[in-house]
Amino acid sequence: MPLTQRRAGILRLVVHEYIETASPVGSKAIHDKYALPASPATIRNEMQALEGDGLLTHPHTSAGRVPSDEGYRFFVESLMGQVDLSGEEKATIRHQFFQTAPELDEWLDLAAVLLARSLGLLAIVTPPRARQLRVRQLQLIELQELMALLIVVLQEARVLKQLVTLPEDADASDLPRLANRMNEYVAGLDSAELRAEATPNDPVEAAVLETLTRVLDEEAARESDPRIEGFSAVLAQPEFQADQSGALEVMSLVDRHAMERIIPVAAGGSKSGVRIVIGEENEADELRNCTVVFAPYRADPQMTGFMGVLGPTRMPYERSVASVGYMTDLLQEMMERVYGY
Amino acid sequence: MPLTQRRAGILRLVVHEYIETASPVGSKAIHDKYALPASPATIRNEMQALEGDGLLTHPHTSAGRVPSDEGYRFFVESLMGQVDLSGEEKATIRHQFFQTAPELDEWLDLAAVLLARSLGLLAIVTPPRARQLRVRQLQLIELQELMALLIVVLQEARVLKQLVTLPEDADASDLPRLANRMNEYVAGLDSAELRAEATPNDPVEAAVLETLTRVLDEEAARESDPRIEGFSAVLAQPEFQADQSGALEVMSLVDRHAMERIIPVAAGGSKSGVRIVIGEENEADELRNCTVVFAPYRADPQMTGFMGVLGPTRMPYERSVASVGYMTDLLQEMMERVYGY
DNA sequence: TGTTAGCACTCTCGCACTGAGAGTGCTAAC
DNA sequence: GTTAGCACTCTCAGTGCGAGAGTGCTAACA
Repeated sequence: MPLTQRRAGILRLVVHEYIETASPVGSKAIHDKYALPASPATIRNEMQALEGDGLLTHPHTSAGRVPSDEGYRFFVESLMGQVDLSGEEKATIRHQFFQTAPELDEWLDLAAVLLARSLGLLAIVTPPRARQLRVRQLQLIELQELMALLIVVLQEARVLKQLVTLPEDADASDLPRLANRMNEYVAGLDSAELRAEATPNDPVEAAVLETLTRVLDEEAARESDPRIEGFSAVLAQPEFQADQSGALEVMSLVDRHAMERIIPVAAGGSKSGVRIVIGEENEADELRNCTVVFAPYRADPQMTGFMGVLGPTRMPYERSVASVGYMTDLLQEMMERVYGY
Repeated sequence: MPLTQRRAGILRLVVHEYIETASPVGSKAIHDKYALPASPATIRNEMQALEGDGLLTHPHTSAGRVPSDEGYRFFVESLMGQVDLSGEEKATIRHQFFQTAPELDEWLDLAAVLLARSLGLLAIVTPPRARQLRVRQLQLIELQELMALLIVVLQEARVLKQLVTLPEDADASDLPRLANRMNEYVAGLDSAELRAEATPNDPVEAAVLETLTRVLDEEAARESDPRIEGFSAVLAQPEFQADQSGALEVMSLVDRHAMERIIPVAAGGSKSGVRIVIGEENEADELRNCTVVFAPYRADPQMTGFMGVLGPTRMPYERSVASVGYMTDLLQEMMERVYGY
């Protein structure tokens, strides 16, 4: 059954109050603080009903109420205002992005730091991953005898490098010409196409080609290396202060870089928009008392990365959603602007 | 005055025992466990003397003894055996290094992970920094109209990239030729020399040169981006479980990437070998209960990086020194082998 | 019928108290 | 110089208690 308006209003107040104070909220507290047109007793009755619906819980008989996972869920679905960052906040963030070197790596770091600092939560930013890495251009540089550095520029302007060991009879002075020759056919191809279509003329070219395809595959398969910020901030949250072993479980999950268990990419991973996973909804049991707010961002249609924040279920939902949302939009905009996707 | 042999032996046992059990060690415990040829009462007398020398302390009257900072210092200076990793351990570590792609970045990650896992401490690895970045070769790639990607290969085979905005009248098809022309004079120069000696022929070259010198300077000045592993392991240490706010201070110090306050590079920063900073000896007051064991490693005479571990003063000194020492040696060897420094 | 006041009841939290246990420090004998 | 004995000190875990907060119920009220 749908909640009456008053009941929903009380739920919202409880959520707000609990997020703010971190301690169970009682009927009197709400009545006094928000000057409701109803006595504590009435509020109590409503709370009891909300508890019956499973939206609130009782830590023990004579404590105030605390939102349950379902309560938070209802809050974010139906009660939460569509909050936006203030113009000033947005401007500050933009400004910082424009001050860094125009590099994806820098932006990812910055995004993680800003999210963590402004929300006091753990921030996670995973770099975008392309399914298909396509070569734009390559370059060969002699390092020492029989060893060259292969530099591969990808379509997305990312740069890979890898050492190539050359065959015994290689002529190092020929490397620039070889690079030119190869550039005539490698552009726009991915590793599978390179393997299928390229027919090397000599052993050196074969060695380079072999390294090239391998480095593309390795990069595509590489465990993406997430930015993580705000360890200490999230540890300072009262729930983690109280429940040390729980905090440890969470930290160790993050520390192991087990991102796939934290950010449920699979569940509708390509839909855009901010998503919220609350408490027990999390795949990882360690996160049973945590909420993850995250959103994908797209570098181009082929490449998706994620950014999000992790904290106790009692987290500032509105600000988190606003921040993560704005940050993904901004990052996408920056990438479009500079790389012209 | 120098300690008698028996007294020193007792100090060593106390340190060992305390490192192992994490609780104050009493005279009886030592006597029983190590079957000393002296009664508990005698050991008590010796301990009292050690306390008089400031090498042990008492948390309170009727508890066992705990080594003081000075006690640990004496231990590492005079009592600690010259421990080495076992052949097997070394082989395992080597093996893992040879399995990764031959890339400095990969090695740094791996070193941090291995240190953290094997010691259960927080591991910090800072990348090597060169005072002078010298260009080996550069490359220009057209990204879109009036925007090119400048790729700079440094002497150490590191690769930098930066976007260049070209002047209005630039002809993109001329970029490869420009790169060739510039490569004839840029090789081996650092940013200062480039500024002094280069005389650009046209606006495009001037723009590229300006970007080139800037990117070199920025990279040289860049806050080096340390690898940090083992947050959760160190939090699980009993001292950090007990003293939450202290743990938080430490974590937040590390989280802020305040490496210069953790690894006292200045204090004899270019001497090689493993160094140990115990408790109050630390520059940062937050680390008053922590010990840092670290060592520099050198990529070439110009470039030094650091790696180390951080934990409670009650840490496994012998294994830490052995691991950090071996890891720096190995990393240097790997770099020599592949980059031929 | 919904709202409110009143009141007994429950549960936590902080505090003081206590007894057991561990370990010391001192003294006197070896 | 070493050791046994013993009183003493301090922590730690457990217990009991009172205060306080907040509930749930009942009965009166609009």
